[in-house]
Amino acid sequence: MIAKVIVDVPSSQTDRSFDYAIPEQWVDIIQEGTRVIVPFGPRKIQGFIVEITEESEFKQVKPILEVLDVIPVLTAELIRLGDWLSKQTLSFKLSAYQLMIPAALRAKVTKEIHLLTDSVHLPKIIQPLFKMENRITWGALNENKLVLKAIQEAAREGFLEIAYLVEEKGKKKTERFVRVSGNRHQLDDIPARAGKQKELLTYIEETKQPLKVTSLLEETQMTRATLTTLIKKGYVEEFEKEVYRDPLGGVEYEKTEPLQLTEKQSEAIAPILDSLNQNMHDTFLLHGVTGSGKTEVYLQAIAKALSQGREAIVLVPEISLTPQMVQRFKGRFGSQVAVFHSGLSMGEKYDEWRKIRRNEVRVVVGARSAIFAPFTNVGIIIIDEEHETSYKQEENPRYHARDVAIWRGKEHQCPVILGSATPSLESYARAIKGVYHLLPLTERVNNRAMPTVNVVDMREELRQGNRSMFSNVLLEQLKDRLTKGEQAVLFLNRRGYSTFVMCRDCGYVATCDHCDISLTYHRTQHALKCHYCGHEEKMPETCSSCGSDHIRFFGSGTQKVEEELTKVLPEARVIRMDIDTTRRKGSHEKLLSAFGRGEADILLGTQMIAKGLDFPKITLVGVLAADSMLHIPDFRSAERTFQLMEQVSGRAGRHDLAGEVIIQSYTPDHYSIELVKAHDYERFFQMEMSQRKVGVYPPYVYMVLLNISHPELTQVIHVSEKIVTFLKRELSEQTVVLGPVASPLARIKDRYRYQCMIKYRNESGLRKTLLEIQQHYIREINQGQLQISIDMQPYMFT
DNA sequence: AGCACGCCGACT
DNA sequence: GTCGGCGTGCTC
Repeated sequence: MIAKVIVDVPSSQTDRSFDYAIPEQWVDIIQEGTRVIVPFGPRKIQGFIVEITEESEFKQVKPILEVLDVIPVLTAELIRLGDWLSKQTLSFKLSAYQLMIPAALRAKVTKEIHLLTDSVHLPKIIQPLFKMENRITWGALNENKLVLKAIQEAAREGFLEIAYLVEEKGKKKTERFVRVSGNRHQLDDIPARAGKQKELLTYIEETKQPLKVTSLLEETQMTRATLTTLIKKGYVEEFEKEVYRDPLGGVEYEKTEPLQLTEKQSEAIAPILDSLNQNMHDTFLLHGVTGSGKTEVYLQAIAKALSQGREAIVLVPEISLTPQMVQRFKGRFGSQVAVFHSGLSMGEKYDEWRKIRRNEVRVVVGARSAIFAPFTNVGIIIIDEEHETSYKQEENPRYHARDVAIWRGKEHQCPVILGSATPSLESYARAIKGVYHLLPLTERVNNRAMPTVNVVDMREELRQGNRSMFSNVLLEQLKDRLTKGEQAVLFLNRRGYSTFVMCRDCGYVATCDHCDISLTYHRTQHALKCHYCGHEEKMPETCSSCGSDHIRFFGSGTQKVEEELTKVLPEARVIRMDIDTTRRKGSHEKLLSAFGRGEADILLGTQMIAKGLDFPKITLVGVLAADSMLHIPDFRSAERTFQLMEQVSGRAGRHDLAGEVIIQSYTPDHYSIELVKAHDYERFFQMEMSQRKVGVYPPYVYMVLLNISHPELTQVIHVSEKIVTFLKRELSEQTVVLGPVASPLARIKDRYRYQCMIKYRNESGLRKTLLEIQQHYIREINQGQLQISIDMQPYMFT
């Protein structure tokens, strides 16, 4: 039998399967989706079996050397999905499969040099290496040319062997347990003086279950010696058992029962239940305003799927994967839930993944990559906050979780639910066209009112002489909440507003030497940092351009807002949440729970506080600079602004107290800000669609972004122009090819970047054309100078 | 990605 | 004459 194997070599020349003979003892045992180790040229590497066939076209096939899995890591469905995904995203099949397995299982190869004879036969220069040991790792060498050459020579003569070791990174965690041994015995056999032994044995017998050694000794206050004697005498036996790490630290979740659905919720869930009952695929867009009870709809739809013996996948944006969120699912479905988030260690992720693969859990809640959960009988897929851009992966394979969800939904003939208060234009347009099934959920539970929104014109404030970053209204409201003992959230969108350093005399702005971007001032280290390449330098005393000492930082970072805030409201207790204060693991939760306990009056933060925040005492939300996002060069900037404003507004007045929102803006009349007042998504959708139509943007067209980079500017321009010419020639008349133009970030890490854009409706030969480009430049790409990245349906234009 | 094969310049 | 540079092509 022959196994077709995708080998662990990420290059376009090896992006296909290779045939290997299945050793006799494995025939009929190993299945597709298993990881194996195979010989590949002179080395040993890892690979995935994607197909098993009777025969090979090759005269000579080498045998598989090792089989790594008892249960295949990829299901038949995932093998097909990976194939589809690699085609969709123009990435290697290998990369697609690696995406689907936990990092702990990804191949790691180490090279070792084994001494085969006495070291006296070796060239003198490498003899010292083998003084003590007869095997050394490749990493232990200093990569000296003469040394390498000597080793190569010795290996050719057979004195040394260069061995490739494929390691598994993931280690199963085991713990020692004891239980009563099978052979019957009498307690009386133990001499009376051995009271401790008797006591311990009795305890073990009475428990009737295997006991963890560490906890047994702790509970009984016995020593290890007593237990060892019992084991020696054969009364109890000790064994190792594989255990799962506990990422939730043994937290018990209080069981919750399904809530009575409101009329609107029942209406929304009915078509989903129909789809489940009929075992049919359909994509639903659940358009539910904040506080409309979307989650309860999810929970009950999941319960239905589980009752049919099927499984559920729930995606949430990483940032809202908070303990509160997890609690809702664990509370309803208990230990049937596996959770994936970036805070888990590699081992913990591996454990969660294995629970799924072994059918020990039936619900998975996680960020983007949880969409690849290796379930075999999926009954429902839910994507919460479907408009979030974090569902698109910004590195190869550049896939969108929504597309994968729909692919799997078709495969399993199950419903896919996209939920959002502010759906993406793409999804809403599809829902209106009838491609998706629209489920409106427009009322808040308990008929709670939407927060009132007040847009403040900051130009007017300036005219009236208010030069601070707080409008008079906002300041008054903040004072009001302080006296009432209520809480406020201040939101600062840092994007495009970072603290840059400028000379007041000549206007010089400190920029990174390797990237075309201004450096950001970090107060804690009193240093300037590049947010793209990590370059760091100390804050200059004088301007490097004119020598003036009038150099200082500008812009409104959260740190600066905090400073100002303490000046105008010295009595307010402020918690600041941004990248700086939440870098340490767990500090995010710590700050939030402190705020929840009322240890502060004002929560000041960036992006990360826009979601999931749900505290009863928050009655005021302030947005300091609503338009900071509006002016970035991205056709989705208005959409993002509206979504963010709605999202942030949703933080206020979620409980009994009414909420108020103050949005400060320099362009208060822009529809993306104006329409937040009425929370009018419909109207926003209409306005934005007409803009997209005029500009020829999605959802009216599909897009491809090509990013070309090279250390030499002339080369980038040259290649980019050739590519554009080629595209214009190959693609159809109606397709628009734009560029080449310098990327918004024209240089990163000393590489110049150009881009070109393709807008198309129908382009059957597109994939082929793009592959041809990659193929044509393969030499330059392999040499490491040129890079061409292709992003189908891009979300980032930097 | 690695590694071998192979074809042209500067050296014992 | 050879050693070694790295361009080209292969890995079942």
